[in-house]
Amino acid sequence: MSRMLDIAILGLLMDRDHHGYEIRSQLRERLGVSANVSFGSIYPALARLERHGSVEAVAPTESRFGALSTGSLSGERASLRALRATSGIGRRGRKVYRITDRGRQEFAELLADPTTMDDGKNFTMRMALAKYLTPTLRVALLERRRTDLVSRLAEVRAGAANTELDSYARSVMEHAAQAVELDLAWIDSLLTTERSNHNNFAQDAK
Amino acid sequence: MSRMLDIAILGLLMDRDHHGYEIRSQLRERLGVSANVSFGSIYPALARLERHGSVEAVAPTESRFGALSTGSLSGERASLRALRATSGIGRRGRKVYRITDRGRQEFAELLADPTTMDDGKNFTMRMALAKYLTPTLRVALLERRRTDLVSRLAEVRAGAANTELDSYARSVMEHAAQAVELDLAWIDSLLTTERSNHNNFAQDAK
DNA sequence: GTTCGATATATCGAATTGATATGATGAGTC
DNA sequence: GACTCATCATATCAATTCGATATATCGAAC
Repeated sequence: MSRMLDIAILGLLMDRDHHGYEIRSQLRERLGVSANVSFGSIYPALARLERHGSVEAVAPTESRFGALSTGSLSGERASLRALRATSGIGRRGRKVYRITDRGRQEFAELLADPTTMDDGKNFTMRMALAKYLTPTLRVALLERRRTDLVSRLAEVRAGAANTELDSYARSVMEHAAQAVELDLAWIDSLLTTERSNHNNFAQDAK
Repeated sequence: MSRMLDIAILGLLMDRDHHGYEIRSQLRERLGVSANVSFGSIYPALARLERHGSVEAVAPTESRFGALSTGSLSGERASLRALRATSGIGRRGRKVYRITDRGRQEFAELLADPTTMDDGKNFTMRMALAKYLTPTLRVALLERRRTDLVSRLAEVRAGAANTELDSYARSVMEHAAQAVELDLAWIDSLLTTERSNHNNFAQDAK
């Protein structure tokens, strides 16, 4: 598989530690994913990454659950909680993960790998993590995306011009064309920025 | 599951017969799906629908493969082909499907069912098939989508204003905001059209 | 004539989904 | 203080979808 979720999780953990529930909201709020990624994807992915040694669970120090900070709980409840925390049976509460050195290395390789195809969602995730790419790889990523968008634009424009379609289907294709045009303008502005940065650097180096 | 692929396939077959390979391109060209749907989804979905009695395979009359139209083939090759066609072993070529009455009924129910959530891709498919919905259901679909987009817009605008994000992640969120704004404008124009049609109809009915 | 890209079905393991179960916490409210 | 209720949080399941791969035909180009 393309392992885009692995890249996204590792990318989020590059910044700071996270627990599973939080990763879902971060995907939306920081990586621009518009659909909710299922917990049925996230928890198995974290388990997979932990087995692989790319992430490790850390003690939930600032957890709201396992903290046992003040003596506000009854003795009975506290001991029950301690038992659960120790035994691991029925344990609930945050499980915070940290990226390992191995995870950091794996992240760099996965993010840079151009063979994992980039549909819209994947490209968005990658671009939101682009600060971890070299300028060259960033430009390559943008140009690959640009090529895809140009051919998709031709396709949706043909659809919008297809008189066999009813007005709803045609409206969908017209809107798709506008959306692709917006995407293309964005890519082009990013490419311009990359190239001007590159020129600045070249000038500085002189 | 949400069975969006089933809806899409049945919707395409409402218009005319299709074979599996063709359905993939039609999803892009007529229903506005921007990613290629895997054949590993399409062929099992067709088999499922056939088992369920919603579609049926028709003789590949105009197939390029099984046609046997002119005598341009050598006797040996023709007999080999006939053998394959009869035995079903190693048979290749188009397998064209037609929607059944049962399929038509199922399609109407699935398309109208509001419990199947509408992320971007699903909404696009449904909207491209909106001519099969009643005006009331069309407006309900558009309003549900509008609600989702409004809350998503707030989320991405917050992301774009988040100074903790690096310039790439922030650019992603800014572009996401623009994309949602474009989507919203589209939805609103469709709603306006629906309502003016409704008014026209009400006037006509007077 | 033979190589190559497009057409076409099929199948597999792995990943993802949507639903559901279970429980903790915090904020009201009576 | 006891009560509801929304939110937080992990976990698991069958069904679905993906990405890769295998196989084979056709048309065109060389």
